[in-house]
Amino acid sequence: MGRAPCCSKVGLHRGPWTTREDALLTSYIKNHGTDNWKSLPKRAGLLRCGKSCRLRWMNYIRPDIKRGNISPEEEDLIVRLHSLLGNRWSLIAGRLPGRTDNEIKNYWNGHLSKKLKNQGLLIKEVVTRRLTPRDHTSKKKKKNNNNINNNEAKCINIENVKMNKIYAPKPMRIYPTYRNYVTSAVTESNDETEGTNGRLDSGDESSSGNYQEILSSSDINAEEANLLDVNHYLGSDLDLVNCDFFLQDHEVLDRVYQEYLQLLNVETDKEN
DNA sequence: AACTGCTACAACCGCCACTGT
DNA sequence: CACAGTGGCGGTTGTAGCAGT
Repeated sequence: MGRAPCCSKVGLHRGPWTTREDALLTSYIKNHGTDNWKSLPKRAGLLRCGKSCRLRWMNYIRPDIKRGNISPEEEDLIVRLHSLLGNRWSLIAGRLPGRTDNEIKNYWNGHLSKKLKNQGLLIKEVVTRRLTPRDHTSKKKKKNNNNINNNEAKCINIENVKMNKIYAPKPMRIYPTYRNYVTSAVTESNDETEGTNGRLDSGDESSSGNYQEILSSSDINAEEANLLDVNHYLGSDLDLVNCDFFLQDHEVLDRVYQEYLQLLNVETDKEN
């Protein structure tokens, strides 16, 4: 791998993890938890950076991880969630117990996108937008054609987007005022919120009671409340203020909400 | 057997949001 | 308010392994 090591990673191990490293990491986390990734490798006796340890743990070592054999039901759910959320792999993974964002991302890029394209179901890759556009000019150009899907996607004219409408909410965080309503509601009813970055536990329906009470006692109007409800269940973090896509098109909102309800039904059926 | 092309996926990178000081 | 540290995310890359020639 020919990249220059970033920041202070000089002298650290890179590349594939050995079984010994896995064992060290597993042993340390079992005994001490994952409270500080930065200092973890040193304390665990690993010559790796914290990021690398975190990635290894989150994607491969964690005991609750399912690997491989993505079922047709899971595949269907991935496709549907992707049509709703775009390339927000962590959110999609959050709806698939035991699956990681990296696995779903790889599965999509290496398998599903091609399959859908062959079936004529995917015309345009969904490109999620960040709050502040990244500067891509410094990125290295790709050398080979392995990622032709991405390159093709960038070249596709918007006029070609006809066969399959893809609703791609902006990957934004909830506007602070609204987030306060939501997080307080979720926290009151369930201590197992995701806990980081103010994001919500996407799958928890038990909190909807308090959540609705807070909404009803607030000055949020029905339209915004409806949208918040979608955000709440999807675990999304749409920006209500800037999300023209929703607020300017009631039909789109209805469709997204209906699709969301269908997703819930799919999951309920699976649980039963 | 040697070479080439392709695929899958583990791992890395840079960026960004959040939090604490 | 500004800044630094940290965790998390999505995009990208390198390589092992396989199939075809």
